[in-house]
This record gives sequence, C-alpha cells and structure tokens, in this order.
Amino acid sequence: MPRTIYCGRLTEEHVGERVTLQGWVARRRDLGGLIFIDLRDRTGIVQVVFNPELSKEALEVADRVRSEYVLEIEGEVVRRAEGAVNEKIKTGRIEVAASSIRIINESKTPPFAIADDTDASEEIRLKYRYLDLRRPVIQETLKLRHKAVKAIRDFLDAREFYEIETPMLTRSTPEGARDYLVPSRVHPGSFYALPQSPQIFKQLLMIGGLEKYYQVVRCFRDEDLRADRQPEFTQIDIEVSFFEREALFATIEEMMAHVVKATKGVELQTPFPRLTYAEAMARYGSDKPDTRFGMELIDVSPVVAKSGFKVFTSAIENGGQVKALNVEGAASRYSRKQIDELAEYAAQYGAKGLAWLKVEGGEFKGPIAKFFAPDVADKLKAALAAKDGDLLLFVADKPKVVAESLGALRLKLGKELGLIDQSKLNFLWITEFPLFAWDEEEGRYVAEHHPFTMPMEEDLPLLESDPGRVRAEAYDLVLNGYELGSGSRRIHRRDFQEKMFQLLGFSPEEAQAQFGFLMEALEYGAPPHGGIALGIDRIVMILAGRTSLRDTIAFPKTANASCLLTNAPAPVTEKQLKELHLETTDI
RNA sequence: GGACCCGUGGUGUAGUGGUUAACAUGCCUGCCUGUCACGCAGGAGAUCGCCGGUUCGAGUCCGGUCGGGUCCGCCA
Repeated sequence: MPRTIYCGRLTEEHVGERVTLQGWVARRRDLGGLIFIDLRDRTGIVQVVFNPELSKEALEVADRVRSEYVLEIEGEVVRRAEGAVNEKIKTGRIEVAASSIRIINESKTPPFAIADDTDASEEIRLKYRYLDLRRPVIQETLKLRHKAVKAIRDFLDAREFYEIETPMLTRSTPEGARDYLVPSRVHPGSFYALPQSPQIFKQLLMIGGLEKYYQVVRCFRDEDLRADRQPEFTQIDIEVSFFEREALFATIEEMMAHVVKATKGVELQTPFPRLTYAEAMARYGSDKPDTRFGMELIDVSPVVAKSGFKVFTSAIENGGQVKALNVEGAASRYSRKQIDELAEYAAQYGAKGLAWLKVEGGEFKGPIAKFFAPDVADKLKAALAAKDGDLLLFVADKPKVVAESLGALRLKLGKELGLIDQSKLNFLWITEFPLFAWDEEEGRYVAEHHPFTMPMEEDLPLLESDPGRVRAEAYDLVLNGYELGSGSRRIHRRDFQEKMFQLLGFSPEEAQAQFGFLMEALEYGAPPHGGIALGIDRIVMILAGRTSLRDTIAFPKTANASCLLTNAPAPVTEKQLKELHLETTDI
C-alpha cells in the first residue's frame, strides 16, 4: 500500500478514515498488552496505537520495533478519549489505530536521541549528520532556506532577471581571499581556482549585454572560519546594467521584504535606514552595527581634553580620541573584577586600558574620579547624559582602536544586559565606504571592496594626493549586526581601471597579465553597471534565529574546515598525484 | 599564526593527588491495556582523547599532541 498521508498532516477531520503512513519510530511506549509508537516523517509526529483487540499480529510485530526503525502502518484515524488528548503535539487530538504494520527497515540504536532538545555535542551530530538532519528543528531551517531561495528566484524572475551560471573552475586572481586551487591534469603546473565570487564574470555578462543577471552561487574562500563563515557558502549574486543606485537599493529592499514575508509572514518596513561608513564607525564603532539597541559611542575628547587625567589628555595630544559608552543602570551590576574582565575583552581589540566611572548621588565614583574637576565632571555628565546608577566606560586611543574596542564592548554588553529585542529585523544600508585601506604588511593601499569599484565622483581629486580619504560607490547591507552583503558601482572604462590598478601598486605588465581580458572587454562598449551579492546562509541563519552558519547548511564544515561525516579533506593516491603532476612534501 | 574554553560508559555530565570512577539518559531482560520524557524491578556497559613527565600513587598536576568550539589576525 502506498502512503496516503503524512503523519503531521493528520487532523480531527480525518477521523474515521483508513490511512497508510510511512515514517521513522520516534518513540515506542510498551505497556505490555498495549504499545504506542510515535511515528515521525518530515511533517511531524503522530501516535499510533497497537491494540490486540484490533490486531494481535500487529502488536507482536510492534513489540520487536525499536527507535528509528522505518515502518509502514495501516490503520484508522480515531479521536482520542477526553483524558487521553496530548495538547503538546499538533496531532494530539487523534491517533492511528493500527490494523497492520510492516517493518520496511531496521535501525541500529542511534548514537544520540533524535529530538530538538537532544543533548548530543555538535561534534557527534556532525559525524552522524544524516541522523541530525532528522531533527525537526534542522528540517525547519532547511525548509526555511528553500523558501527563502525560492522567494528570491520568484522575485527576480518577475523582474526579468536571468539566472546565469558562471564557471566553478576559473583562474586565480590576486587580491582578496586565499583561493582554493584545483590542479590541471592537462596543463602541468597550472591550476584552476574555485571562485571567491563570480565578480568578474558578472561584469563580463553586463558587457555581454545580458543587462539583468542573478545567480544563486556557491563561493569558496580558503580563510580561517568563524561561526558566521564557512569555506564554501552561497551568495545571491546580482548585477544590472545602466546602474542607478537608488533603483538597486529599492529592488533589494523589495526582495528582502518578499523573502521575510514568504518565510516569516512579517511585513518589512521599506526603505531601509542608511548610515554612511563614517557615521556608523563614529556612532557604533562598527561598519555593521546592530541597531536593535542604543548605547552609542560618544566622543568626549573635547570635554576631557582639559581634565587632569593623563591617559586621556596624552591620547588626544597624540592625535587620538576619547570615546565613552554609557551603560545605563549598570553601575551595581558590574564589580571591579567584572570591569577588569571587560577591559581584558577590550584588549583583544587593541585597547590598552578601559577607564570607568560610576555615577552615585550625582558624583563620579571610581579610581579615576579624582581627575575630573567639578566643572569638567558636569560637562562630562551632560555629554553622556549620565545619571545615578550608570556605568561609564572609556577608551582613549587611535580612532581605529577606540571604534573597534568600544564597538565590540557595546555588542557584548548589549547581549549580556538583554538590551536586544530578538524579534526585530533591523536592515541597514552602509554607504560611502573608503575606496582603499592601508595594508601595513604590504606597505601599500589595497582595495577595501575590490579593485573594480568606482570612486565617488566628488572625491576624484583626492585619488593621487590622499587616496586614504577617497570614498567609494560601495555599500553593504547589514541585518542585526551581520554583514549580509556588499556591492558597488563598477568601473566601466579601461583608462579608469588601469588607473586603479596603478594606484593599487600593479605595474602595467602585471595588470595586463592578470586582468588584461577584463580591461580589453571594457573597451568594447561596456555599459555602466553595478550590483550586490548577499550571503544566503547568513540571511537564513538570522531568519531562523540561529547563531551558527552550520545550522543552515545541510553538510557544513567544522572550524578546522573538515567534514566530520566524510572526513574530507583526505589524502589521495600516488597515482592521482602523478596524473596531476604533483608531489607533496613536509615543509 | 595567536588567545581562551571543552574532551570521563552509546549520549550528556559529576568527580579535594589516595579503596571497587558517580549520576542521568539510552541499551538489554522481565512485568505491565491508555501511555505520550509511560511506570516498576533487575542487568550489561569506561583501558577517563592520545603520548610523555612529576609523584609511593594521576581522570585529577605539568608539557606536548589530536579533535570540537569561540574570538583576534585573516576574510578584495
């Protein structure tokens, strides 16, 4: 008998119907003369009851059944008696009275309980990922991912975007993340690279006249992992010709609203708020601020410049600044020891110290209180809107260190103090990123976004004289403190692109060797174009309320970039290496 | 490359340098006709990740290593 309905779809409407179910044994309760089995498929769980009055044979088979056996059950949907209703499950008002049971497949006892509240470690869950995938919470997340991707495809299709595939085997280009390399068998000593993003190909598609492109595309970066970074991840890559930033922003906002509606049933407010990079760094100490709570960074340099506190005054004299967080009402919550721990945390981001004050009875308390004369203290209190019970935290240093340490501290405190409204979805555009970042190691400017990004027109005069101050037509989309993606207007003229490579320290020969094909393409009527790429894994992670990208990927890698299920990466045979003209060696 | 946390029956944990490594759950056996984390009784199950050191004695202390996690660097 084929399956007639899914377990989780049974309701009181089906009472009296004969059904055939197929699924896995979630739990078995053996009362001796009566056996209950909770049968699970991807829609949910329903209780099946084996009663000897209905079928003695079925009861005898059910007696042999164990967890995760695969069963086919025929029976009648019956209403449960008044006292036997289980309100905890969706199908708890009914059950299936089994008239027959077939064991489709047996199962070893699983290494961990397959339930949402399983206590198994992630290590063991990843080793047996195919069992972990049976847990409803994982299936819900993968379903949400499917819905999100489908919503994006539907939306972009309706806007006449074409989904076009680009090569997975491509060439390694300088700049950017470390490439995963694939050795060529037919070209000894040469390698393909897996794409970090289809950046150049999507530009070539614009030059190729496709005008509106998108792709749900896997990208690879051989860099160290984080909770929100996997070595392979999926982007929604978008590019349009005859680019207008406002039109693109509106399209992305509508697309995200469509996704959120399709997955969460929530209406998003558009347009999204915007901050310039400079403002985000100044107010939140981050280029991806979580705006679900306040506690902004406040520049108190002008106020404390005249204080008697050397740490502050000398930082300012040396071209630095002093900024503060007012952790409202937290004075009694943080002991000296705990503040020391906050200082240690800030030290990870380069802060040499964390000065603090508590406000009590209108007065500053704490070891540095004595350095502030009454008039300076009053100004400081006013600047920080400080009141009794507040904890004030200060970092004095170079602007970069102040921003990064206080920004990180702000996030940590926001989480610790429960200031974050988890129901919010705070989308945010960050605009006017710097075009270049100074690379200490290489002693040159590197592209902040990528080398194909257009500078802002009003900053063009600075290109030669002060490259560090040039802003780019580049933007990020941020959600709840995560960078969902970046984009920009691209350079569409050869002379400009050549100039950019020159500013990045490429010789004309190097630029020609690495990017000659792109520059030549720009000479054949390249339309103005631009776009964005969004990380679907991160979008799903946030919409599913998870904190690890691993939860959104069916078969993720560990922090060590290995797969605990397949044990990849793994050695290969000498024969394979030889065909690829490779030797391995211990360095 | 660096910092920190974790590693003990299948799973999750406890475990002052000192007897036979404890608890929960799972598993096995028996009993049980309205359970739903079923219950009750009994049982099996651990070379305490690995290597080395300190010590009369190491799950416990030290060093290294492997594995998992978080973060910094890195991620145009």
